[in-house]
Amino acid sequence: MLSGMAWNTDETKRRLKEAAVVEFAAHGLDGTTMERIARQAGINKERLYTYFGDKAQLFATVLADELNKVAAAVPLDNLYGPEAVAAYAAAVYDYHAEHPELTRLLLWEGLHHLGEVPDEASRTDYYRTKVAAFAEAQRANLISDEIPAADLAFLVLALAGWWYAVPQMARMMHADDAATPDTARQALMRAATKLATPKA
Amino acid sequence: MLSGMAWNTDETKRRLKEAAVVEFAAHGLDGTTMERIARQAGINKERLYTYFGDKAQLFATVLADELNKVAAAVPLDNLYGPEAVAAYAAAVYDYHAEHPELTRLLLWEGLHHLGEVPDEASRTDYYRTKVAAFAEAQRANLISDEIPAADLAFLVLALAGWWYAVPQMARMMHADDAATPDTARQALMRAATKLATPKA
DNA sequence: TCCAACTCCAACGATGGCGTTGGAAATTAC
DNA sequence: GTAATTTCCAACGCCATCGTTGGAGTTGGA
Repeated sequence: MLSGMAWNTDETKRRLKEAAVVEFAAHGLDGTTMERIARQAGINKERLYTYFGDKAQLFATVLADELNKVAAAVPLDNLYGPEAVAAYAAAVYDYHAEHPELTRLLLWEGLHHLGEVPDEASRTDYYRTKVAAFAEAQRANLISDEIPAADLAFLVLALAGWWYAVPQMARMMHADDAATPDTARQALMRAATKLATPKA
Repeated sequence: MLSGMAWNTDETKRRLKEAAVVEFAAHGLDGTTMERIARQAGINKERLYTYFGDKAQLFATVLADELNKVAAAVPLDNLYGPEAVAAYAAAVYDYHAEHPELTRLLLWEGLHHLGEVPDEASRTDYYRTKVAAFAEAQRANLISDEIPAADLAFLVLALAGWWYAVPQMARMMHADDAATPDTARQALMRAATKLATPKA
């Protein structure tokens, strides 16, 4: 900080977390160094420890923040039909396109924690509301009930998330033909629609 | 080695690679130590460097090996219809269930290499044969052509792979209800069938 | 003006892991 | 039997990173 400036704890924390998201998403828990996070934020490393605890705790904090953001940004109101499912899938896809950190953080986490995960209870609640929305739409005969609601919701997220999970595979499978994010998005929406459409 | 035993280079290499698969799959490139691989194999660390180069090269070697195995174990002959697509998805799912290392290695790799990937050319070939099989079935009107072949093949793999990519999500979404690998498999097959079934 | 509390940071100790080396044990060639 | 070659390993140098500490700068209240 420059001399003469007032302390600004919140801003310091925000800058540290911002830098932490970038570093953790890029390099994972093990590949990230506390020193790099601090340097990128222009703050001393020691602040990380006093504010957030050790590296694992910082990772958990950062991921929880990002999950809250996506929960707020991509609501799932009412699934009036297969098109709404497709729209939801596309919204998830778009959010990840604009915030590629989230998927990567989730994947790093999934690879690390074989058993329980931090904040498991509240996160379970969150996912269950999504599942409940699918179940409701199934009961109302608005979407197909061939696949159990939990599985259907999960697989819709799979369609949206797989592009970011294994980008190397996406690239190689679409080798020569024009593979823009836009055609991917279209394919995703068609697929989601098909999954949710009741059998004729 | 015990005294009196003959040298057995190939066996040494095999044991090292076997241990490397386990360690890399569990902890990733950064989380794995060469010393632990060697200890688990009961071989000296130095052998890793003379046989396989540095840690990154060892990782690439090990992943290439596993990809060859899955390519041999899960063929994709002819997609005579939507049921064949479902069967293929299930075969991929089953293979991963028995060899959970492969998905994890792929995910670690995807997170590390943002650009090119080792062995990119031959792997592209491999994926393209899969895509070609889907394209062929589409031309013969055996499966739906609403979704481009490359995307369809990719999304079928998404359905099969997502369970292993984000197991924490799978667990949380299926919180109370009985979520056995078997019900997941059924949901997966139904979903794959729906994706591949032509519009009525 | 002085003091207590808070915010910050440069520097440090300790540890752990990468990749190497010098040499011992086993094998092969002659 | 001996020299050359190959397989193996214990021990090492080196460097990066974790998490801490002692102290300096800043603020607000009495």
